[in-house]
Amino acid sequence: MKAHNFFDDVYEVVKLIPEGRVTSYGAIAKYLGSGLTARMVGWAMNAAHTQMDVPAHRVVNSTGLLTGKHHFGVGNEMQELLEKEGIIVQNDKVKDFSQRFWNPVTELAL
DNA sequence: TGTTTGACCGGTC
DNA sequence: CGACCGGCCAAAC
Repeated sequence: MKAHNFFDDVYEVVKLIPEGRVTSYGAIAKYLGSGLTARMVGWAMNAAHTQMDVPAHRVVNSTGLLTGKHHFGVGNEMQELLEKEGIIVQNDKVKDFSQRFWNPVTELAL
């Protein structure tokens, strides 16, 4: 059995993101830390949204910008999902990103 | 097997 | 503020 696949680690963290919260690719990468980089998180998410039930819409880049919204659906599906969870999204960016930011390193480390 | 790319990040110009 | 570069690692071609 393959214990720790790259994607699995990312999936777990993303699934642990509470509603109304978002995190960044770099944060996940830093949390997993062991040889993971922000790009790998994005790569994993690409497979995630296609194959797995991973709330990738809760993952944005360091600026809170919905970088992956184009990958979600044709429309603003990603934004709508976030707003439905109580996250304010304006101009493809998460409103009060600092408040909404859920840092796995901090939250899970405690 | 080597090159290209990818939903990034931080720094620099 | 927009553009570019290096890093970091794995999948796709």
